[in-house]
Amino acid sequence: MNHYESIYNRLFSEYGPQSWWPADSTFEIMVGAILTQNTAWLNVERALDNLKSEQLLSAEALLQKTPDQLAPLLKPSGYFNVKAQRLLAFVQWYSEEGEYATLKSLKTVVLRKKLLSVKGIGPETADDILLYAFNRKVFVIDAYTKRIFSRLDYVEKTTGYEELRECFERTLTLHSVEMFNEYHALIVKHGKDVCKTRPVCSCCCLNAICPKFGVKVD
DNA sequence: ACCCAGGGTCATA
DNA sequence: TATGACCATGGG
Repeated sequence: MNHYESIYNRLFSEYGPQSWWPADSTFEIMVGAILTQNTAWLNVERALDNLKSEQLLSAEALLQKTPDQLAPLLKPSGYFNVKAQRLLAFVQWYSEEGEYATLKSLKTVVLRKKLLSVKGIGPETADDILLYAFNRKVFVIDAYTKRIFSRLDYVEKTTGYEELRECFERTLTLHSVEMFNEYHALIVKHGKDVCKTRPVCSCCCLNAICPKFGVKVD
């Protein structure tokens, strides 16, 4: 058992299954992935509720709106002007590509490249969509993941997104897409659950000794 | 009052 | 390629 599997097992035994992504539809997953960029999930839920109450959780409905009409609804999720444009840019692309039915037949590498070509969709958002909306076996790297694995000295602090993603995917290659799904969700859960103390917490993802993992870092 | 959240783009060097 | 500025609300 390697470090990557070991951390997964500890997280899973600590928190159990997370059943991600929290949403009622695949389209809502994709919208949520954009809205949650550098934003607390609670605020994203408020924006999603606004969209739901206006019946706007479909490509067709969103395409009837302008950024100025959308922005007020996205207000609670922050960066509302930016996100209104990003959401519309994504939806226009999504619609042009034939939505889910057409996109699902593309190979993962091709679909990933297409997602990244949309303005406002970066590596993490693309991988959220690939893993949680299209059930592709890609590993999502977020700030928590980098923090935990660099502070445990499993990777260099300067390790970039793609490089770290390949570390996970190479190491966990025999595991399932369900495991990738669960793993990222558990990392986020751990971040929410433990890393609340300001300015720094005493768990493994920041410094000192983690009460959960019992591993000395830094 | 300060820090940060389930990031990404753009300008600058 | 690598930083820095910028986007902005709401909770701890």
